[in-house]
Formats: sequence, structure tokens, C-alpha cells
Amino acid sequence: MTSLHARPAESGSVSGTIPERISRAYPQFSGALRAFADYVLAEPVEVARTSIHGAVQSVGVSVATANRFARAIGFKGYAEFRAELISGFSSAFAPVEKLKNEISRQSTSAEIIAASISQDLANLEATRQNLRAETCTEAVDLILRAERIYVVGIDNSAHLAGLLASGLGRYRPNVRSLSSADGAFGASRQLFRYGPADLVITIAFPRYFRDAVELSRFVKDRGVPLIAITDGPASPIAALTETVLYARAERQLASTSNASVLALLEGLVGAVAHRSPRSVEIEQQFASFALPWLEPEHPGQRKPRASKPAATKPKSPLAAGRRPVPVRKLKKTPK
Amino acid sequence: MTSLHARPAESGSVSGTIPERISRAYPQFSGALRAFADYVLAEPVEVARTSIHGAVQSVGVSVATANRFARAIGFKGYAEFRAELISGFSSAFAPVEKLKNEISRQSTSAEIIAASISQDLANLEATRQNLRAETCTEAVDLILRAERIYVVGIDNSAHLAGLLASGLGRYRPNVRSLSSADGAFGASRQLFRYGPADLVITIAFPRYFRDAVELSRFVKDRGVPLIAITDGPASPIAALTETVLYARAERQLASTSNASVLALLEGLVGAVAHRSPRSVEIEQQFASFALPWLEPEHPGQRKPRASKPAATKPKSPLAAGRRPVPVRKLKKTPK
DNA sequence: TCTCCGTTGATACATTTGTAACATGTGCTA
DNA sequence: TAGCACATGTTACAAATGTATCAACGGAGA
Repeated sequence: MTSLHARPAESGSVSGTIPERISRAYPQFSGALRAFADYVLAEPVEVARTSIHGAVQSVGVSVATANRFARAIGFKGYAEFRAELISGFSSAFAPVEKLKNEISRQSTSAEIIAASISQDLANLEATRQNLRAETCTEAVDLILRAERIYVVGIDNSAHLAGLLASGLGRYRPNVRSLSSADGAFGASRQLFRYGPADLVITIAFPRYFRDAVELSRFVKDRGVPLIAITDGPASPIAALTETVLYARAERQLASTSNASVLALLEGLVGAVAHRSPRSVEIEQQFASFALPWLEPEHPGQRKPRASKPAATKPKSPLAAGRRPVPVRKLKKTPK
Repeated sequence: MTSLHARPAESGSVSGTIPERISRAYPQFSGALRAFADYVLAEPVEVARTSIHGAVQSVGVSVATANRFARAIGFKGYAEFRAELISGFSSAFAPVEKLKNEISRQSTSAEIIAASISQDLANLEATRQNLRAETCTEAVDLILRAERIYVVGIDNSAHLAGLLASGLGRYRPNVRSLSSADGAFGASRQLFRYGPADLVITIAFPRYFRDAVELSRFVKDRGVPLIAITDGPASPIAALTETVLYARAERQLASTSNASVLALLEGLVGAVAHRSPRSVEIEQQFASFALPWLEPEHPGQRKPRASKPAATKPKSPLAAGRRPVPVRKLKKTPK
């Protein structure tokens, strides 16, 4: 990508993703080269994880062929090809890296927002990959079993705590979060009464607030189950409990990104809903209960926005043709 | 890919995904090992694509440390670790796309959370692509110009409104949001006093609450500038103002996804910060002001033994003095 | 202060991985 | 059949990558 210096520019295929490059060069290929190219397309991970020798062995061609292949699609050598192949797995990464360094000069607002969102893409990607199956199950179990649930979050995390609490509150009774009115002291007054049948969920991201850590340690010491939601094993609350969910929340423009954390929390709520016996019913009941407060849905469907034709804007693909679905059915019963 | 799972754990940490292994071994780690582990978690792609030498260079530890790290989490050597790391990328990719549509059967909690996050990835992608440069600039202008700012959000969006308000509050005076204590009536009491010099930001996603729509219409009619944050041109509040920011927030498991909306909001705050003259200063002042409430650097972590306190690379001036991955400086001896 | 111990990095060495020169083989044309 | 062009494989060598040993450093305890 960057340092293709002094190459004899024989073919035009010097950029693009690996599959693109391959299909561009494919017509000229023959025999062994095609075989290898096919294999790369079919089993990119296998190719990525082994060396040139390993790869050719699976295909039955020679190392020379593999090497020629890498050059034929525009790389300096096999090593460069492989490195690029690996990067390709993480789609979100490439653009972010660029943007990261480009901010801070004169950038338009749209660019900054885009960069910020890009970084969240990378965060989400990482968060998803770092999920641990066991821990997720355990967390959901704990939530379903708990008599009372208290969500602790300070400062930034307070809002997240509120969102989590209100999400869980749809399926579980007695969920509350540390509100700014309580403060840590008020929280401790509440938590003093919590026991092994209850549950505390602490959300803490850098910069870690001491109150959050101490409240968590306090309840944990008293035998209250604890779920920690934080950014990595190095976090002070990760050490307090077995049940830790990690979200990556890095941010160029501020200390942490709440968006990726929220994505994790919403996923968690989804998982709880999925295992709650009456979740569908509950949603539907609420939907009809809330009806009077809702803006009347355009009756029937798709009435063209008559009077005020906002005709200035082209219809964004965002809303292209689909009405938001009020309630999604989750047919599922607990095991 | 995930097939290492099944086998019985014979000697401690010999199974599981890389992040699992890391978090299991993490408590015993210290100093350099932690630094390297953090880097692996933070930049897995970078680690995967370069050799052991390249990886350690980015962290600032020695190759020996990286090698020890690989063994410590149960691999025979660094090469094996790297191969496994690479495989890990794919496992997350293929299945998730499927899951999106296949939920509702027996899915594990981790699968559901992963699917949920995947959907948010798609949402973010769409949101980023649909940004309109003009609108973004205009929104930021409005925010910077406004004397007072009121953020309106009901139900779900209330928490988002709170987050936006507290984000903007760092750079602008007189920002408040509709708190649950106020209710719509309380809000109207406030907004009654707002005029053309002020600004209202309304966040509304399906299901659209009538209160949000009416409050917005009310203020707009009185000449108060309005920024709408919603899901598409079909939204009832999109029609009320020119300045509409769209976030895609579709969700399989619930009516809307707040995460992608939040990503947009955080981007917006970032853009405001970027154009605020004293944003860096403000962040730093706050950082030192808040110090007493923060957890001191973690107990087990990073002893100041090297007495080279993390010679961090210079970062964007906007980044408030935080290092996601500490780059440790090696003392280079000339050969 | 000294000694012990754990942690870490430097470096020489072993191994793996990639490259390029050369060899083989096949099919075509004269 | 010789001669050539092209595709492919073999293999020696070069470069890179990974490993093991050992020394330096700093802290804890005598």
C-alpha cells in the first residue's frame, strides 16, 4: 500500500483488497497460479495463518508459484501479501487508522463525526471479538436469578447505568440504578441491605472513579454477586469478580466512548429478553399501554408526506422503504 | 476455529480464545507482560500482521517478553500464538451474519450479544455513510452560537439526551436536558422562555413519542432553532427543521438501538469540542479537578520501577492525556 | 549494606520462511 | 527432431523470525 517503491510497473493491479486484486489478475493466470488463487479465496484464514510452505502444501503447488502469485497481484513479495491478507480480516481498521492521524488539523465537522463513528466501529468489532461465551451465559444467569438488581455507574457511566437499568427493568422486577440524587453515599445505604440473592452490576471505564470501585468491593465482600462491565483485565474492577464483560471504548476525542459500551449493554438486555419467559407478551402489553403517548403511526402504510413536502432532501437510504417495526417477536421459551 | 474448546483443560490455561486466555492469566502478569497483553487486546490486527519483532517494537518491551507472554497463556511458542490469533479473526466473521437472521432458536447468550453488536456495526456503518457535511456543520454552528441549549428526549431517548447534554455541557454553558422529574409539562414551562438565540435539540426514534414531537413543533413555531436527531426523513420530527441528523438504529431484538445514536451524538460532541477554542484546557482542568475522586493507578499494575513514566507518543491535542496503549521506551544501546 | 529473588532486556544462536537461480517438462513450430 | 517459449518445480541460499541463555536491575528482607 504505502511503500511500493521502484517497482517495474508491469501490471495495473497495485491496489484494492485481495479478492479485487485476484479477480483483476485472474484472467492471465493459468494452471498452478489459478489453483493457488482459488485456494486463497476459499480459505483465506488458512493461508493467513501458515507460512508460504504450509499454504502451498495444501494446494499442491510449489513455493515458487505462491511467490509468483503474490507478485502477480501486485505485492513486493509473499510476506507483504500475507500481511495485507491479515489486515483484511478486520474491515473496520484500515480507515480508522488513517483518520486517527488526520484529525486535529482543519477538519470539517462531518469528518470529525465520521472519524468518531469509525472509531466506534473498530471498538464494536473488538468488543464483539472479545466476548467470552461462558461469562455471557453466567451474566445472564445471574441477572435472571437475582431478586434485586442494582446498577452502579458514576459520571459518564451513570447514564449508561440508567439505560441498562431501564432495559433490564422491562424483564426483571426491582432493578434500579445509582441516580445522581443518591450519590455514592445513598447507594451504600441501599446496598447495605443487599445479599447473596441479589446482584450488583458495576460499569466502570477510564477514568475509573473510586466510588465505583469501592462500592463494588464493598458489596462483593459481603457476598453479593457482582457483574463488572469494564474495558479490560487491567481495570481495577476486573479483579473483583469472575464475571467481567469487556467492552472496548477507546476514543481519540475524549476519554472513553460510550457507544460501544452501550452496544454491549443492549446486547446483554437482548440476551436477557431472549431467556425471559414472557418477554414477548411484556413487550406487547407495554406497546398497547403506551399507545396514547405515541405519535399516531401513519395509518395504513406509506402515505406520502403530503403537506410539507421536504422535497429538498433526497430520500435517504436509511429509511428506504421500511417502516420501523414497533415490536419484534421473539418466539422463544427458556430451556 | 473454535474447536479448541472441547478438549479438557489439561494444564491450566490451554484452551479458549486469546482474550479468554489473557484474562485468565492476567492477574499473575506484571509489568512488561501486562503491557504486551494490553497491546494484544487493543490492537490484535497489528500483532497478527507483524512478527514478534514488530509487535514488541510497538509496545516497547523485549522479544523475550513477547515470547514469555505466548507461553504464559498456554502456547508452545510465539508462532503458535500468532497463528491462533489469526484464526480468531475469522471465527467472529462468518457465523455472526447468519445469526442475525437465525436468532430465536436456541442461541447462547454470547451469540445473541454478538449478533446484537453485529447489527450495531451495520447501523454505524450506515449512519456514517449518510452524514451530510452541510448539516453537520450547521448543527455544530448552531450549538456554538446558542445561548442556552435544551435537549429533548423521552423514554429511551431521555438517557441519550442526558448523555448529549452532559457531553455538550463540557464546552457550552447552560445546557440542560429534559429530566424525568420535569416531564413534558415541566419542559414546556422551561421552553416557553426560549427564543431565537437559544437552541433545542430533539432526539426521537421509533416509537416516536408525541410529547417529543409536540414540544419540538411548539418551540420551532416560536422561532427557536431546532436540531432533530432521528432515524430518517419519514420521522415526524424530520419535517420540522432543516437541521436533521440521521442515525440508523435498527434492531432485531428491540424497537431501536441506542448505541448507534449514541455514536452519532458522541461524534457531534467531538466536533463541538474540536471547534471550541479552549477544549483542551477545559479537559485538563477538569482532569486535575476530578483527581481526588479517581482510583489511583491500579494496585497490581505497572509499578514505577522503570522510572520511565510512560514516554507516550504525542497524541492529538484533543485527546485528553490518556494513553490507551502505553508505549514503553527502551533504552537503546548503540551497537 | 549485602544477598536473594523475580523481572526484564540484550544477544547469540537455531529455526523457519521467503527468494531466486536453475532444472525439468510440455507443447508448439520449423 | 531440434529449437524455442512457457509453465512449473527443486533447491541452495538469504533474510526473517523465534528461542534460550545470561547479565543487569531494582526491591525485599536479613
